[in-house]
Amino acid sequence: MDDVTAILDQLNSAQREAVSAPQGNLLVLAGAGSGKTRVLVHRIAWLMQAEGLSPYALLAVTFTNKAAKEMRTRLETLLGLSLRHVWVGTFHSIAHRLLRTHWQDARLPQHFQIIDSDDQLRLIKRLLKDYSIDAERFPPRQVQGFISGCKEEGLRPAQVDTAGDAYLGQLVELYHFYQLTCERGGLVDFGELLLRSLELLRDNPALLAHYRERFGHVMVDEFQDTNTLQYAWLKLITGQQTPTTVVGDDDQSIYGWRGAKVENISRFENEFPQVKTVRLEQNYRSTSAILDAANALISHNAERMGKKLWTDGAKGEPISVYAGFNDLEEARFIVDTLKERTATGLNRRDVAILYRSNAQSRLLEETLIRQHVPYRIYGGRRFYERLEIKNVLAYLRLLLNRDDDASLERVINVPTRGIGTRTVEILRFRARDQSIPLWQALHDSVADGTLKGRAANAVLAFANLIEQLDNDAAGLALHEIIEHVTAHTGLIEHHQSERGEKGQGRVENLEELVNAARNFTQGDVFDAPEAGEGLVALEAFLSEAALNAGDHEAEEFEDSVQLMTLHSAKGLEFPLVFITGVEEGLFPHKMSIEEPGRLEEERRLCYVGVTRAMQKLYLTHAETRRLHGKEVFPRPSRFLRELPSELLEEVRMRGQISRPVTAARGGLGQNLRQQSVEGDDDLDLPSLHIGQAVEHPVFGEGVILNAEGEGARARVQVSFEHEGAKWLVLGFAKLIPL
DNA sequence: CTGTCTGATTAAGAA
DNA sequence: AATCAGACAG
Repeated sequence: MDDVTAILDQLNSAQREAVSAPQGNLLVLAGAGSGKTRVLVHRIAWLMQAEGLSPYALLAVTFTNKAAKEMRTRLETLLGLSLRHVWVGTFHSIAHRLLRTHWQDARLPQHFQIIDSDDQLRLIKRLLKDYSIDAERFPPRQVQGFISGCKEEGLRPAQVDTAGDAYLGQLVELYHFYQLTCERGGLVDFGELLLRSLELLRDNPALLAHYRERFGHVMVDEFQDTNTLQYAWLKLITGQQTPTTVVGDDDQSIYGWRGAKVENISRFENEFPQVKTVRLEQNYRSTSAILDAANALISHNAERMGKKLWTDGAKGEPISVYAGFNDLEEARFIVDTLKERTATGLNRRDVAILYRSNAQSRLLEETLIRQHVPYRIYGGRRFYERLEIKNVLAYLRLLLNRDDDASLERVINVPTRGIGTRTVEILRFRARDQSIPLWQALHDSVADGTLKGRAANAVLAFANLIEQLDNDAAGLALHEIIEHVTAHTGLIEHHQSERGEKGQGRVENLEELVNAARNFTQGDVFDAPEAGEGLVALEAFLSEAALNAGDHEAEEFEDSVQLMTLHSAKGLEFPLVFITGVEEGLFPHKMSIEEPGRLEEERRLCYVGVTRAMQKLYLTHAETRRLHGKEVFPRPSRFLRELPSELLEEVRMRGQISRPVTAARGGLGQNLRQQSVEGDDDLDLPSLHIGQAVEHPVFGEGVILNAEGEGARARVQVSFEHEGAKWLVLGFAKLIPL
C-alpha cells in the first residue's frame, strides 16, 4: 500500500476528514453504525504511512478486550504486519502492564494479584465482621460502591472530604482498613489498578518522561465511558502534548453507574489544545425505519450534544412489537420467529436476542434448547466468575502467594476437611491482632499450641497440601498444574457428589478450565510473557482470568443465535435483533426510574439496542412474568410509546393455546427431588429437566418436552430424533442424560 | 467443634 | 432462583 491515498478510498467525506486530520488532537463524535472502528483503524494506518508514526509509538485504549482484539486484527489485516507487542488494550490491561513492569516503583509485591468485584465484596464482608461493624448500617454493597467510587475519582482515604459527617467518616475508615488488607495480601482491585498506575506515573517523573517520549499518538475508543480517573490518566500520560484522538458518542453512554462521565467529551474539547471535531452521522448499518425510531427515542433525552443519524438506504420493514401473555409465550414467539427467519437464508449467527438483565436468559435458553436451536451466550455468568472456577483459582493463587488471605480463607475448608468456623476465627483473630497473614498465623498457632488435636492436624494437612502442590508444580506445564490441583485438592470429587446435574456441569467447567489454560499457553494473548511454562505462566493466567472474565465463550464453532445483555451488545451489529422484556420496571429497570439521569441512561441503553439492528427489529414484552420467583404484571415500557407509531407494527398473538408449562416443569423437578431425598435407591434416576437432552437405548437421542405424574410413576415426554415424541415411564425407561 | 439442614433474605449492568 | 446465616444433630 504505497499510495497513501488508498487508505482514504471508500470513505465518505466526514470519515475522510477524520482519518486524514493532521497530527494533533482530534475528537470524533461517531454515531452508531457510522463506521467508527473503520475510521479508527484507518486513522492509525494513515498516521503510520503519511506521518511516519511507528507502530510502537502508538497507544490505543479500548473498553473491552473484545474491542481491543478486533482493532488489533483489523489493523494487522490493513497493514499486513504483526502487531503483537503494540500497546493496544483496555485501560485496565494497560495499567496492569505498567504495574507488572514497574512493580517496585509502584510499591507493589512482585506477585500481586488482581481481584474482581466478587472477591472485593467478600473481602469487605469479612472486614465488617472483623471489626464488628453493623452490616445493617453499612451494607457491604454500599461500602463497596463507596470505595470504588472514591478510587474512580482518584481519592485515597486521606483525601476524602468528610465535611465533619460522622457516617462518611466511618466509611472512609473502612476504606482505609480495606486498603490495608489489600496491601497486606498483595491484592489489587480494578479501581486500584488504574489509581496505582496513575500514581506510579505521577510520582516518577523519569518514568513519566519515558512514556511521554515513547508514545507519538494516543487513541481512546468509547470515550463517553471514561471516568474521572481515566481522564486524569490520559491527561497525565499525554501531558496534553502528545497528539490524541478520542472517539465517542454521548448517546451511547451507558456506564454512568460505574463512574463514567460523559462530560469528559466536552472537557477534552476544552482542556486539550486545538481540538478538531468531526461528526460522523451517516449510518451504514440500519434501515431508515430503524434509524428513525432510534432518533425519535433518543430525542426524549434532554442532556445531549445533538446529533442526527441518517442513511440513504431503504426504508425497510417496520419494527414489530409483540405482547406475550406471559414470559413463556414471549420466549416461544421469539424462537418461532427466528426459526422462520433463519429457515430462509439468514444465518443463526445473524440473530441476536438482547435483554436487560442476565436473569432473563434462562427462559430463553430453555426454549431454544427445547426447539433444538443452537445458541451462544455472550458474557452471561462469566466463566471465571463461577464458584467452582474461583475455587481452583484460589488454590492456584496460594501456590504463588501464601499471603493471599482472601484465597486462603476461601478454600481452607473446600472441600470440607474438618476446619470449621471456630478454627478459622482463631486464625483470623491472631492474624489481625499481630498484623500477619493467615498463613503465618496458621503455623504460629500450631507451633504454640493454640490449635491442638484435630484442628491442628486438619490445618497442617491443608498447609502441607499447598506446599505439596507447589512442589509438584515444578516442571509441569500450566494446564498440567491446573489438572493436578483439581485432582489432588479433591475439588472434582467434591463437585461430583453435588446433587443433580449441577455438579456435573461444574466438573465440566473444571475440565474446561484446563483447556482454557492449554489454549492460553499457545494463544497470542496480549500480556502473555515469552516464557509459557509453569508458575510464570500461572501468574499471567491468573491476571488474565481476572481481567478478561469471559470472552472465552466468543468462539464460533457452530452457527448459533447470540444471546447477550444490552450492555454487552454495544459495538456489535446483527441483521435481526430481538429486544426482550420491554416493560416498566425491567427496562427501564426499576432501580433507575426515579432519577432522571439514570432514566436517560436507560433510554440510551435502549437506543444502543435499537441501533444494533441492521434489517429487522422486534420489541417484545409480556403481561405476566416470573421475576425473582414471583409473578409480576408489568406495564409495557414507556420506550414503546416514545417510538413513532407509524414505524411500528403490532404482531397478533397466534391461535395456539398457551398452556403454561411451568406447572409441569415444577412438577418434574419436585418429583425427582422427592425421590432422591427419599432415597429410592433401586430406581437410581438420573437428574432430568425439561429441555434436557437424553439418550434411550432403543430410540436413540432426544429431548425432554414435558413431564407429569409422581414418584415411580412419573412420566416424561421425549422428542426423539427419528421416532418422534413418546411418553416414557421414568421408572422403566433407561434414560441417560447427555 | 464440625457438617448439614432449614428458613430467611435478597435481587442490574461489567473491566 | 440462589446464597446466607442460624439451628441442631453427630
